[in-house]
Amino acid sequence: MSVQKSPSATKTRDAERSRAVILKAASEEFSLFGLGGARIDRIAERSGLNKRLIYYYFSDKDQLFQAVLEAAYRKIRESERDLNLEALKPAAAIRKLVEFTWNYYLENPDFLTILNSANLHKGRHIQESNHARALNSPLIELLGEILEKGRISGEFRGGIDAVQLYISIAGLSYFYLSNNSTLSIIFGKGLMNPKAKSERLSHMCEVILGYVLRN
Amino acid sequence: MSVQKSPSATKTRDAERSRAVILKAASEEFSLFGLGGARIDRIAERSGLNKRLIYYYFSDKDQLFQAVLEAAYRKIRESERDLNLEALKPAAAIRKLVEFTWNYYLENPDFLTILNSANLHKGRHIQESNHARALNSPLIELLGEILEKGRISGEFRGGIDAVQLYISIAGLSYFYLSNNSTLSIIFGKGLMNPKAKSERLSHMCEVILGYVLRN
Amino acid sequence: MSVQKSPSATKTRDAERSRAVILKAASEEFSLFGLGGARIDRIAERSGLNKRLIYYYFSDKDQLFQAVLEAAYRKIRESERDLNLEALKPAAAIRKLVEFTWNYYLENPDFLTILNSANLHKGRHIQESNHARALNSPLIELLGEILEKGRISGEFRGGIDAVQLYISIAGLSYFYLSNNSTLSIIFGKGLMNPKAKSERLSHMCEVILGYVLRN
Amino acid sequence: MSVQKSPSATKTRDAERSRAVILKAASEEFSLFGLGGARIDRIAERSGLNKRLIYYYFSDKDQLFQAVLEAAYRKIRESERDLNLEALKPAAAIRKLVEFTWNYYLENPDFLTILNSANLHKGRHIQESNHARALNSPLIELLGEILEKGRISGEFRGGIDAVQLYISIAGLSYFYLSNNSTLSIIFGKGLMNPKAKSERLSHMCEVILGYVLRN
DNA sequence: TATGAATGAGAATTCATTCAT
DNA sequence: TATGAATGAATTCTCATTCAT
Repeated sequence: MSVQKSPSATKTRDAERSRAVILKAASEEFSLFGLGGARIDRIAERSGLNKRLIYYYFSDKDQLFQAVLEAAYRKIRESERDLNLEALKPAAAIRKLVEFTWNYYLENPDFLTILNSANLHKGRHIQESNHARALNSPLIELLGEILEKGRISGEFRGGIDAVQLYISIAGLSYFYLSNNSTLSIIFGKGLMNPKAKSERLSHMCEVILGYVLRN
Repeated sequence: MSVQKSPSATKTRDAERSRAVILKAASEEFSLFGLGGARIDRIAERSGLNKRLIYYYFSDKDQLFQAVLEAAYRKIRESERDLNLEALKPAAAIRKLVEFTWNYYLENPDFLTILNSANLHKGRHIQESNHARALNSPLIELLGEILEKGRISGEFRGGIDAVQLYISIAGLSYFYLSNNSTLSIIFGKGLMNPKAKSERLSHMCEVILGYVLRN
Repeated sequence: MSVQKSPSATKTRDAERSRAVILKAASEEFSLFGLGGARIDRIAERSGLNKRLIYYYFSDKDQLFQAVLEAAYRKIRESERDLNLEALKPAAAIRKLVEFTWNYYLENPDFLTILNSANLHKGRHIQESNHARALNSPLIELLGEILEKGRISGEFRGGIDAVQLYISIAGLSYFYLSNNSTLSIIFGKGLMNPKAKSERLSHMCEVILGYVLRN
Repeated sequence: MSVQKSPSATKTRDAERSRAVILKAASEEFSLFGLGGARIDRIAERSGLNKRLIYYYFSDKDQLFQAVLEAAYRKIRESERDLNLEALKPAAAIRKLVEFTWNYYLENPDFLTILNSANLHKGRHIQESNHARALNSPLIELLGEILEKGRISGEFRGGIDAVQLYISIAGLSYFYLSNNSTLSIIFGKGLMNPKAKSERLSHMCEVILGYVLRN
């Protein structure tokens, strides 16, 4: 067993690393400037690789954006899968989902801006994706089960739609974080300092639990 | 002798009309393509005016965007001012605010995308605005009073922060509408058909009222 | 004799003042940026008058430049006429001419850059001027007489051409002043401080007098 | 197997050739129209290369001008270095310097107009040059030695400053050539025909030698 | 005489993309 | 797989000039 990899293996691994490096650089760039404002030249610089290579791997700017978008979805879906909400009691599960959403957005700010760009373009990039199904959250079904379990136990009110709730949980975090710079200016106070963030999380938990809990 | 307009008034009115026409065209363009994707040429076409005139009145693309942003804020603030929430009972006032927010976003989709662009650029354009104060919502103070009135009457729970609630109400509509194209694809169902919209509005009212009402 | 001017007189005088103001502003602008770099807008600003008025009086940029050029020549020719060299002894007259040239260029730096621009354009503006004859220096003839007087008296060497000498006297000052910014950098010392200027003037007098004087 | 060029050498040489071709075209354009009047489009045409390439190599118009200016200085300095004045007797050396200056300006008319443009912009481009030191003439020191040698031998007068003399020699040629189009018009005679040029050179030699020689 | 509004032609610069190796 | 050179089509912005009053 030699430590020396076969040439082809090396090549392959380099290729994969290059792809990954480009994808990361592109994610940052798209996140900072949007699809229209992103520059292939800067992505090349950021990645330390040649601009031509970006075209070699991703064909053009739109397909690069699509790849970035898919990777972003894949990543959050993986995190969601790791949540293990099924092990928790209904109320605890809901709370954990709110906290997770908030923390994930906080730790992955690129995700928000990339979603924004994707929406600015009417979801064209998702639609053209071959992996579109994979983008659906594994949580929707699970959330439905949790709501049902809570309803049966009498804790939760009935008639709650899982998709609506999922969107609401996301929206409460999303709007605050995605728009924090203008909101901070308009309200004249920093929305991103630790105290403000902790208050926001408490508020959101109260809103969501205040809604799902029977009283 | 017509009542029409004095020559000087005409002149002034023409300039103002040109400014307004450009602003409207720019708002559409920025809304459709974002700041980075918007094209001055297209704004000129859209407005039916000479490209040069855009620079004559707005100096450059960024200042044009700033003007569009200011106008967008001014418009929603005016609508908010016309709401007359103070005349309503607390719960009705809250419900009306939720409905207003939803409807305003629905009827002014430009507002959402322009806000997104402003945030992509870290609020730079708002910060540089001379009218930044005017952007603050007149509703925040009023909302505080409504919450207090509801608390005293025993209807509402205590300890609700007006800014947090305002952001939450906005966020519930905003996320749904701003991201509707990707959400529709991911969830595999149209979020913008009449039934879906009416369901969303009901859900949001339940969430917010479920939260503020004592039980 | 009323202090009140007739309306037409007022108008005329205002018109003349406007023309003069524009001419001065244009002279500064052309001097600072050259013909190609000068901006009609800035000339309007500088003059405090409307841009349209510039066209009203001067038709276009080139004719404005021509007017500036003519005015510049007219001015130096007037100063030359005031010199009264004929009253001096030959050597003193030559020295005074050197000093006058130096001081005029020093006090009218616009003159140099405007001449440069005129030459960049191959003298086209002078050629098209109706007052081209007026541009010829009244000194050339006088300088010839001075040289002749000096030669006869034995002071001066013979065979000196007045035009050549005139050009040489101008050139010694012109090059130093017109190129002072690059020369200062290249030689690493300020050419425009009082000591440097006084040294230059001495040197030039020595060169010219060293040449014309028999020994 | 040809001695020709290795692939890498070819590449490099192409890039260098492109740079050189652009530089030459730019020099002509700047010379003809000044910095403000020069057009990047025309430089591209002149060079037969793509306009984009100009930006690829030189970033912008100002840096292109700076490169042209540096090249112009480098070229004249090289010619000066080849003069070998140190081999001549003092008076012959001075005469040769006058002749060289005259001929160099005659054969490189671009040099004069480019210097003019550089000065119009207050030497900004030289100041920002990294090679500013290299622009200093190697002749200044040598000229000082020549003057000293002549003084010791009794041929030359004492107290002559090398920088002043260098500037004077340059100025005598520069003014005549740089301003020849307006001077020709004003004096009503061609300054650039062979006879006029030969007379000018004689005159300048007489002026300079008449000054440096003891009598 | 004076001026604010408007414009077409152009100018610098940018950008995604391809070539050649 | 990797890269420096090259390009055509935009894109923002500028400028001299004219219109209308």
